[in-house]
Amino acid sequence: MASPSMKKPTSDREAAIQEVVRGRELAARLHSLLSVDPRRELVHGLMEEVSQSFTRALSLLKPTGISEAIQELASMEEDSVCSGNQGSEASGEKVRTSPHAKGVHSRRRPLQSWTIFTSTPHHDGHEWRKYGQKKILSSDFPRSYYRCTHRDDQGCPAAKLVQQKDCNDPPMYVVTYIRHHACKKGLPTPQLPVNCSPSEPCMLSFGSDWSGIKQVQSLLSSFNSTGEGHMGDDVISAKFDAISSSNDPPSLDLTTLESLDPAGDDMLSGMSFSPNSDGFDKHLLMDPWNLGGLGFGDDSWSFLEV
DNA sequence: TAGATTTGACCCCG
DNA sequence: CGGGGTCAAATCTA
Repeated sequence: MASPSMKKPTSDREAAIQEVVRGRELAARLHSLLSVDPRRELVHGLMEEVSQSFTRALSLLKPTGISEAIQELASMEEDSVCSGNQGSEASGEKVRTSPHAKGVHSRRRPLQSWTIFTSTPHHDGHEWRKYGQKKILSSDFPRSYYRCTHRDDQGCPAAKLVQQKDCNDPPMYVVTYIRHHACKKGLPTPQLPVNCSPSEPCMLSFGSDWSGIKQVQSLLSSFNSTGEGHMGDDVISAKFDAISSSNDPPSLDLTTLESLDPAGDDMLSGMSFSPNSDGFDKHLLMDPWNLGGLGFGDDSWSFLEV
């Protein structure tokens, strides 16, 4: 990750982390509030607090500390994981025999994948069919394997992996999407996690081939050129397909981001991009408060996980 | 009864 | 050699 020389003073970093943690707690409260009472005036104060909290955190961490903070947050979340909660696989295992060799196909995650951190891993506009669950050594929670319901009838190759990361209310999940949908049914999938929550920032993580970053870059460019406030699924897919062949790490044009923000500087204050050579910094931190004008939905996309 | 989920077995890859 | 990803029979559910 970031080198030691990039670190900010510990006090600043701790303060920033506390702010982010507080922001997340407020966001969780807001989320539960919104689920029972959608009146805006009721939650407006909370929303403002969340926004300010994250903005303060980002300003403390910029320009080099965001990745470190996220990593630290992740480790804090690991620490807060409830002990003894092992999901459903810990008890009563049945013995069954299988006469044939199985699990022969693609064994390792393909490059065309991206990861999100969300409290609602099951509602992304597509129909999924669970085909497996595994206890993962490095996690206290089992990992669930899903593929598109239309895999058989339409040959849709899309799949996703869902893994719970904590016991919070609501619990957060790491969702890794693999490959694009080829099916026609259902709502547009978040080929990019464009459905950021208005109450939480979202962080995107991508495969090692930079294709995900290219998606974002291209996506933002398309916004910039069209001036439209809504991203169509076909636009996203087309853009991705057009750029996915290149292997060159892209650069994120911050002037593009800036021009996207009708309010001026808030967008840049809410976004950070760290194209370092190591994997951890290949992600994009977005503040949905400031991205809301771009037509992001109101799902519960949240922090990135690597 | 059809479709979805559960779960142990299997096997490739690092 | 072990972990992770997948398969498919058994089971569940609407």
